[in-house]
Amino acid sequence: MARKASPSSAATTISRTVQRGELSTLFLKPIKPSCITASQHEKFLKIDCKNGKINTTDAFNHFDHMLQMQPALPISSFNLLLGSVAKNKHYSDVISMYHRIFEANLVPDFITLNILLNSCCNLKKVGLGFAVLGTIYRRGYFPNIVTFTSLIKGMGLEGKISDAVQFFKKIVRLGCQPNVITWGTLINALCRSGYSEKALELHRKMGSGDDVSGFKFQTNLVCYSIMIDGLCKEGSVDKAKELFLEMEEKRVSPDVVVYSSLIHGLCDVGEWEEGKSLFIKMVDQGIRPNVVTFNILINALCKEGKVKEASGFLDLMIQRGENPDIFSFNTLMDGLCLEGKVDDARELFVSMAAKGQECDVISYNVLIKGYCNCRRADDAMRLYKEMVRKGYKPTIITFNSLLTGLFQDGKVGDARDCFTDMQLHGITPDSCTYNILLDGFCKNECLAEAMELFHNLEKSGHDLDIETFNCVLDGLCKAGKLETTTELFDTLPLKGLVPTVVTYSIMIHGFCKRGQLEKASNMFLEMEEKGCAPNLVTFNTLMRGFSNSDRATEVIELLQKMAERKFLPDASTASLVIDLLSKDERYKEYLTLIPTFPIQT
DNA sequence: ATAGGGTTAG
Repeated sequence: MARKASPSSAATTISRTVQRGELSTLFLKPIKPSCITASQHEKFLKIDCKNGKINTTDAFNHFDHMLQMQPALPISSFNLLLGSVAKNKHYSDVISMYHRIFEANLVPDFITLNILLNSCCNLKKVGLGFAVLGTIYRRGYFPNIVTFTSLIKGMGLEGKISDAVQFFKKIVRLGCQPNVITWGTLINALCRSGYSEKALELHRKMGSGDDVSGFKFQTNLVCYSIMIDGLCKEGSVDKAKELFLEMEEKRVSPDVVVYSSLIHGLCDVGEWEEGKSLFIKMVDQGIRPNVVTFNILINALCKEGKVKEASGFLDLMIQRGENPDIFSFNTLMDGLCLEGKVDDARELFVSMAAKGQECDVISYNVLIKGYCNCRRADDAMRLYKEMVRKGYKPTIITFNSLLTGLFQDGKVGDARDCFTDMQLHGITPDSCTYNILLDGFCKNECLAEAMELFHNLEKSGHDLDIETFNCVLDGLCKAGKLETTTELFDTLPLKGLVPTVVTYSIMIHGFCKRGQLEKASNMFLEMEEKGCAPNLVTFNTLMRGFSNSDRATEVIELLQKMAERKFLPDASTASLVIDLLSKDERYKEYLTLIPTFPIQT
């Protein structure tokens, strides 16, 4: 990458750029394709591509030049480059490079096509993947197990699980033997779609020689790690632990990935102590925790509200020679934001650059949400403008956070602008966005605007979920339009929607507000009949309704019911009881009837 | 030269 020295005036620019981690961009941009020598290509392909990390600008510069070279380079050189771009997960770049190879009249070979097919599948475009399979046959090639494994992965990513399983069974008839990687891909597809138990079942069958037996491979470490992770993510940590023991029996030694997955699973179900002892066990067994392991621990601590301990782990990892990465910083920043220390988070954000760590969209999203939660929507907007100025592409999460924050601060006009801006950025609103808008309009005295949006959504055939209806029902209730609310509520079954505890609580609140306590009570009974369990909010709402009408008997009855169901009263329950008692001397006689929480068992 | 596993944001 040697280049003639820039004029000295550029020195400060360079040092600033170095700080921002953009050194490679600075040096690469001025290089015209014609400046790249054959030996530079050779080095790039044989060393940089093989080692993995290459940057996109770099790759495209070489690619552009390689296309123009005369005599043409062999296709295998392009395969090296494309393979490396694919390894860096820049799958759409692979596809556009393929098209340009094609246009340049170079002939892709079987490997090129396999890389292309794999990229299509990773982009969740299995249809395109099959089109490439067609090309493979047309060109007289035969797909191999790599081809088929990629297709299975694609089907898994698209959520087409039964297709993936069916396809796996067909591979033999198509002239290929699945191997352990194909098997791993299949069970990973199952696990990622919430069928970890099914994956486990297949695993057992394979061990006992049933219908999936007869393969010439054995489950290995990676397959175990896939299942352990999948089971953990479904909350079946006990089954994951069984598999972990099974590995020991089968003499498959767990590695850092298996340990990290299990530690993650334990932390997620609150078994923090067990997670910690597993961490100690892995260190004892000489398995080095890596950056991912530390990130999992840091995240667990942050979510527990122990940010101080979490940053302790950050220091520990640095001490052990593991470099914190973008995950570590983003996680810690989020932890700080959860504690309301958004200024500290911002400070950490600023310090990242000095530590040579470039931030990403998620860093911005974390901070923007942090500001919004502190009701500092202005600061959030400032940060948003900064990210756009610096060339980071905001995501739907950015906009959903901003919208939430703006509405919370009552800045309806800014929220409208933000929504427009979102569409200008080419981002399609999702159901979350619509719920934020509906809720935001309702809570800021713009019911008409909310209803207009709602009706437009219905007309344009959007699949509205129960949460959307909850926003609208709540808005209508709070605006006193109880009749419209009831009518809308009654249409839910026709739309195939099942009211949730939130829906019922909204309705109960609406009836209580109007003093229609019998209707509120009936709604309470109805939800119980339909198998929807009331929660603390439901109880508080209904009790508040009765209390406002001085109907202490019903309040006490509900308190008893709450106690029977082992609900612990919260501040709202307590203030309700106090209000009731302070209203009238008569109510004091009820005092003995009020259950003492928590009820002894 | 191409295929499988663990971490962050609503």
